[in-house]
Amino acid sequence: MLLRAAEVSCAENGARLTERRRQVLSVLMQSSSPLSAYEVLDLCNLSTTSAMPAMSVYRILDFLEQQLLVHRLSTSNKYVSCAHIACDHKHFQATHFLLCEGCSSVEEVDATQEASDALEQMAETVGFKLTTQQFELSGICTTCQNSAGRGL
Amino acid sequence: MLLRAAEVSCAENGARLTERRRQVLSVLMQSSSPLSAYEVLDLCNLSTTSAMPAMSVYRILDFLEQQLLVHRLSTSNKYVSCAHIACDHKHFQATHFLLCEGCSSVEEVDATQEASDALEQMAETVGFKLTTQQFELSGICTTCQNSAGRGL
DNA sequence: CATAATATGATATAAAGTATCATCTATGTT
DNA sequence: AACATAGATGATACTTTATATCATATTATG
Ligand SMILES: [Zn+2]
Ligand SMILES: [Zn+2]
Ligand SMILES: [Zn+2]
Ligand SMILES: [Zn+2]
Repeated sequence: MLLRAAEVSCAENGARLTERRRQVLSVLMQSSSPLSAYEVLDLCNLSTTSAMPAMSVYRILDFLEQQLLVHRLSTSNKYVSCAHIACDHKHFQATHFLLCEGCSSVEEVDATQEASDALEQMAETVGFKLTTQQFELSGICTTCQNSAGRGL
Repeated sequence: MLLRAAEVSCAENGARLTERRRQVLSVLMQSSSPLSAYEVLDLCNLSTTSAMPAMSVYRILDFLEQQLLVHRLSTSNKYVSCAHIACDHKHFQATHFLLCEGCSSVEEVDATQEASDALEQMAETVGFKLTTQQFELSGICTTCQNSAGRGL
């Protein structure tokens, strides 16, 4: 199970996946689209009796982000669970996110060498040396392309 | 003068560059780094006697953005004046922004064909069809690279 | 158990952004 | 000039988002 894998992943870093953290991560994993901190909060408070304060959500999201269990989308200030919690995938190279304008779904993809090179090159021409790159690209996913094509 | 060019540019779209709008644009043009809406507000209210309400700043920033006189950086929720107000440059292709982590300066550059192609290709492999692309790339500008190298 | 380190709760406050309606100003018409 | 209209700004209130701070609880460790 995904949560179990996340727990192991945390343990490897000497961190704990507590109940609250598990709850937040779970909410994100069950969402098909990115969620804001307050959206996460509301969803958490649907399921539990003891209401979680906003402060906790922010803290926990920071924690989960550090553990690479969730990613933060800076263009929208929202969070998504990592697509590679269960698998052995590591975030070696840059990670990009494809955001569907139709259904708000997100796809996490690794940067291709070509894309990284081309961007590095582009920056180079004005003397910039790139450090981090994480792109959030807007577009239309396969599903939405098909539905649109059939007039749905 | 830049403001004059901006005025002409507005007029071509049947819009007016009013005093308030000129004030906001002027603040952004004088800044070497991107400014948040409230930073713009504060700077505006330094120079004038009649305080501008926050609402106006948001409205005016929206207006200036539509006129392509300023650009909004979605990763930081800040604004920069367009680098091409005076020249005849048009925003034909995608525009990217290089953000220096050292001095917070911004460089507005046109997308290269190679970069656009590589990203499009990358998205293609998972069935995504990209729509807009405006990237905000972090890095180190020439000036900061040099100062760092000399231990300054 | 005692202690320290982590994690969470609770409360208050700050910052950012929006809604709404009133007022003013430019522009064009009679 | 008087009027009507659209566009722009002022003013106020409010919502949403995010942070600061200190108290309490939980967990690990000797
Ligand atoms: Zn990931
Ligand atoms: Zn879709
Ligand atoms: Zn521009
Ligand atoms: Zn620099």
